[in-house]
Amino acid sequence: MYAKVIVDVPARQTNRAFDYIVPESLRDWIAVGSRVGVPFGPRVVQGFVVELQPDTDQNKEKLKPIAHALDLTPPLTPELVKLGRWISRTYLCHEVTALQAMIPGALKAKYERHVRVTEPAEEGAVSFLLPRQQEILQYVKERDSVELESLMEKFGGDGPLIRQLIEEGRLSEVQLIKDRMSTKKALTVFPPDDLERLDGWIRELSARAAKQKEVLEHLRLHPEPVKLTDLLAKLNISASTVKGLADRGWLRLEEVEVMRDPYGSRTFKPTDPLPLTAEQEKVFSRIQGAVVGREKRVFLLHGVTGSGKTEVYLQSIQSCLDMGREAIVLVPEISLTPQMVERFKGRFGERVAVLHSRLSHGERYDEWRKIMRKQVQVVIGARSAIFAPFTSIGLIIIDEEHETTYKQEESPKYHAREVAAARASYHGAAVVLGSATPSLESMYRTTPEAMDDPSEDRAAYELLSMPSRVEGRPLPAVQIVDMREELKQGNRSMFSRGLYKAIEDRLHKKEQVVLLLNRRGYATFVMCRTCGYVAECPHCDISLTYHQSSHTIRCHYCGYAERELSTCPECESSHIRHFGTGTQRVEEELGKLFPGIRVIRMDVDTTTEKGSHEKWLTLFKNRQADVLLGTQMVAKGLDFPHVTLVGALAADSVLNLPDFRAAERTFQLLTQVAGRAGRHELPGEVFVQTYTPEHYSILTAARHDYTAFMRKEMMLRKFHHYPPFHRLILITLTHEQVPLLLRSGEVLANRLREIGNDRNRSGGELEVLGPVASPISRIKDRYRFQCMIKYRGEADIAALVQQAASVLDETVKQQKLTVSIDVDPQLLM
DNA sequence: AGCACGCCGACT
DNA sequence: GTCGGCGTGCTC
Repeated sequence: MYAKVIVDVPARQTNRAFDYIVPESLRDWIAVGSRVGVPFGPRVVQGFVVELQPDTDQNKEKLKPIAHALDLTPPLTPELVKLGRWISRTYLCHEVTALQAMIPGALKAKYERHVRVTEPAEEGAVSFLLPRQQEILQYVKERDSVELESLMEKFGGDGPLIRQLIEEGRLSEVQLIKDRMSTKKALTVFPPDDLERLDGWIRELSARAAKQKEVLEHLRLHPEPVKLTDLLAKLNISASTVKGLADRGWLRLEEVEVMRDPYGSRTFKPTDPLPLTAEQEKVFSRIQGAVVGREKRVFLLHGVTGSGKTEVYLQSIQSCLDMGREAIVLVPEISLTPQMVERFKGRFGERVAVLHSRLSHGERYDEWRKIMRKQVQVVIGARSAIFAPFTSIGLIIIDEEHETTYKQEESPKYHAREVAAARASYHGAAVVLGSATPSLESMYRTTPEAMDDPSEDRAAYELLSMPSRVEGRPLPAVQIVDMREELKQGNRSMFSRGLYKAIEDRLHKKEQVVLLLNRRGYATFVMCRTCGYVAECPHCDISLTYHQSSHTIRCHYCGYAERELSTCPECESSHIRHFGTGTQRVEEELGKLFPGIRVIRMDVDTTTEKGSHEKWLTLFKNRQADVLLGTQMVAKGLDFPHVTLVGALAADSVLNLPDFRAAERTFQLLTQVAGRAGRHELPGEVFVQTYTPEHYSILTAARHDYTAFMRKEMMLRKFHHYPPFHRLILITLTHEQVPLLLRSGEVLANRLREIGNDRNRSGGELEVLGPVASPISRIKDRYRFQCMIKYRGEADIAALVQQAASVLDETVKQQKLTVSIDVDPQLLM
């Protein structure tokens, strides 16, 4: 038997399967999807089996056998192996990178080189050993085998001596492939097999051994294995008590593998399905029909904020589970709040696994294994949960489908929405994309126009909508405030008069306020008023942001920080001022304007600590704060009954970004944040502060008019050849020197244009833009240039582009140029 | 990506 | 005359 193996060497030359012999001894342990250790050149590397075949077309002489199988059961299903290939072709990454992305980080190979003393010491080649070398041999011998690196460290500076020992054959090298993470074990107490004997022992125990007696009596009543820690807590005894019993052989203590359950300490109140509104019912029955009928269909569920999408998801999942099939739910990382988890765990209890980045490596691994072992049927998680190793998927839900977090920014640069469609098509599953503000890409695919569009070769979506909030609650009234007008009236504060009054009013009424400001830190930039100097990051072309709490100015791209400036480094003037407003500044200002106000600030600076996110939200939920102030993380999915006022302090901050999706983002952000107000009995009110009150994204968001926004935006996109009408590929080149970048960029663009001309002659449409400096023109001392490709026609452009990019191969190798290709980019930075 | 093989400068 | 610099090329 032969296996095709993708090796863990992410390079172009090794980006293909290599053939190996499957040794007879490993045949039962190796299947498609297995992780294996294979000899590759002079070393052993990890690899994934992607195919098994009885014969090979390779020269059998040169084939080597697979060295080891790394898992008892393959971590990848054949479907995922196939998906990996599709991802690598579609998003242009090495196949192994795609496969690696599908398994938990805990299984990423860690290569260790160990040495052990060769036995028996070869007598022939005896040379005299230095005392130091004898010491080294002794050290290794005592430990059986020692990691080479730690040996080098221990005998610092004696590297050559160690090398000599290896060369002389006194030490032999062993290569190990280890997992990053091991399983967690817990001491577990087992009662004796013959329970009857317990009674005898209980009588036998002296009166002084009250605690031991208690343990035995407990086991008599509950004769099942119990975790030692649990037993100790329950009976309030010490470990030595149990140890004593174990020593006498009256019970067994063993290490048993346990699952880390991040939610283990919490109990979830079971909930029942809620009655559906007529709108919900209609949508639900359509989804249910598709799930039951095993239609592989993609639904776009457009439901306004507060229309009860989650309940529809829950009931759809229930019908999927009733079919004996599995469900995946994706939510943006930041809306994977305890509230959200609670709703799913409350409905499906133990059948749910939760995957998100805040879990530790080990916790993540354990949740993943629950899926592998079919202990759960529902997974809720962020983007990468789309790779949950289920084998019978019936439904995939992507909530807030317009969110950019579904596009991975690192390789593999996949979009979870497209991966979902690919998996659903394999399983005959339904996909539900839910949003109050669907992306234009998704909306387009519901239109008749898309169905006639030859370049839209992907499946059409079916539109479902829920235009009203549950219980007929109105959407909140939105007031647009022209901040230019405020300035004219002499109001130089960051709060318009209207918003100020409204906050005052809510404080008085003991209602709550959500404030959105899409910028963290204190001030957006630091400038000298005398000479105009602006503090910039020395490594990135971006201005530094003042952080008051730490008295530093920081780069939000590379993390560079320096002490705040008291004088200008250029002209030594002391007229250094902070301009623009960040969340820290707003927090301070609120304290000044409303003495005694309780503000919670949520941004990456206050939520990095594990559990802090949850902590702030709980505080706010318990009404221990009046204002929740934050960046976009306060805009998503939160549901607090006492929030009746929402303020977007600088609605145009996103609008002014150099990105063709800026208007769409603005509309989405405003709609989302406005949706936080008045979700329960109390009506809501929203203030949107802007310097461009006439912009259509702001006007339509204020009217809650998605359709109007979408029509206008579609028109513009069509006119400017942007998605969804054209598709994009972004190629970013980085290097330390601009001239080399410019030259390389030109070479690439010319090559691309040649390809474009060929295509355009044969009826396609392909434009090449650039090279131009990227919007962020330098990061970490590397300059960045980009070329953009806009195209229509069949989607197989990616391979052509990759081919074109190979004109830069020489420069990449010799000059350390980097080339990164992003298919369907979401951010153009 | 590693790692070995292979052809030209500063040392015993 | 050798040790070693890292350029080129391969890994089933």
